[in-house]
Amino acid sequence: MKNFEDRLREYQLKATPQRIAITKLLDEKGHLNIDTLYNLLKEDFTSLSLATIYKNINIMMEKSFVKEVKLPNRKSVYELQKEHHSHLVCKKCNKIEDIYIQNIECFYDEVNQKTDFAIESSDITVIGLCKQCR
Amino acid sequence: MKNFEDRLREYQLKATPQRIAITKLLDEKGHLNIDTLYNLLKEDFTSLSLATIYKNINIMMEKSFVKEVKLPNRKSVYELQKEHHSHLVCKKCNKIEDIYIQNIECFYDEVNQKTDFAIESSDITVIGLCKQCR
DNA sequence: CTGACTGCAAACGTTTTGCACGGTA
DNA sequence: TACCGTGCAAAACGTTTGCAGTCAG
Repeated sequence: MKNFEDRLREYQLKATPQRIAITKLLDEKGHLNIDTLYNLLKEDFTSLSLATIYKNINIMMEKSFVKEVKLPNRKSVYELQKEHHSHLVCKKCNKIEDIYIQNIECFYDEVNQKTDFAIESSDITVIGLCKQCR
Repeated sequence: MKNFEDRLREYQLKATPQRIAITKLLDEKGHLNIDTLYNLLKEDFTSLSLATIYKNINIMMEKSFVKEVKLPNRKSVYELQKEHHSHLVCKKCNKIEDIYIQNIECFYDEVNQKTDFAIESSDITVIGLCKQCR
């Protein structure tokens, strides 16, 4: 991956220190909710405003630089836009892993067979226990 | 399905007129958000309070009588608990259809093959265009 | 240099809470 | 009858907005 400044600019986003830091954190941690993002950034930007986080996450979503992930029984988390993938969520430790599934066709086939729905994309979350917690 | 009163009582929920009406609406319409539920119920219960809707939906979720469905770019909707299923969401008309997929194994197999994750359940939303809108 | 971004405070919409009253079991 | 549910109003919460000062390009 390019450096974060350039990556932001590619998406028509000015590379401010706050945005670079948000990008860096999302890249490192993978998935973060608003509060966690704010608290982590607060360490480096003592006068950071929550409004800045909201404004940035919103514009980053508009530009498809960041994506919201809605999960059952949990606040939304945000991730950097990347290749289409699904999520494994551990019930115990709350960790979220990405997984790139090749073989979605098999269940798309079933949808096509049963309905007249024109599939555009899918959003898959798998709940369970991760390697460490199982 | 049993009548709604009995169904509520089976889930340790007192069968008040408001709860029966919520149940009836969810059964008829399938998926409703809080506001729609409130506006529809308001027709029959002129003095209905929004707080009552919230309190009831919350307790119904605690008792697993109702389930929240989180969808991309949209307010949460609620549905009566039923057999595990997935959702087809039409981008154009916003309709939500249930679909019972048999063949999830094929992609569970892939998850098992790639990770050490112990799958418990999955949450699948398919976005696209419905029969009428395609 | 200009338009966009930031931080602050206020506003806003949504959800929850406390309380007095009424209804279910 | 006792307890739980309802409706109302107020409170709490999360998110957005407007504005003045600052910064990236």
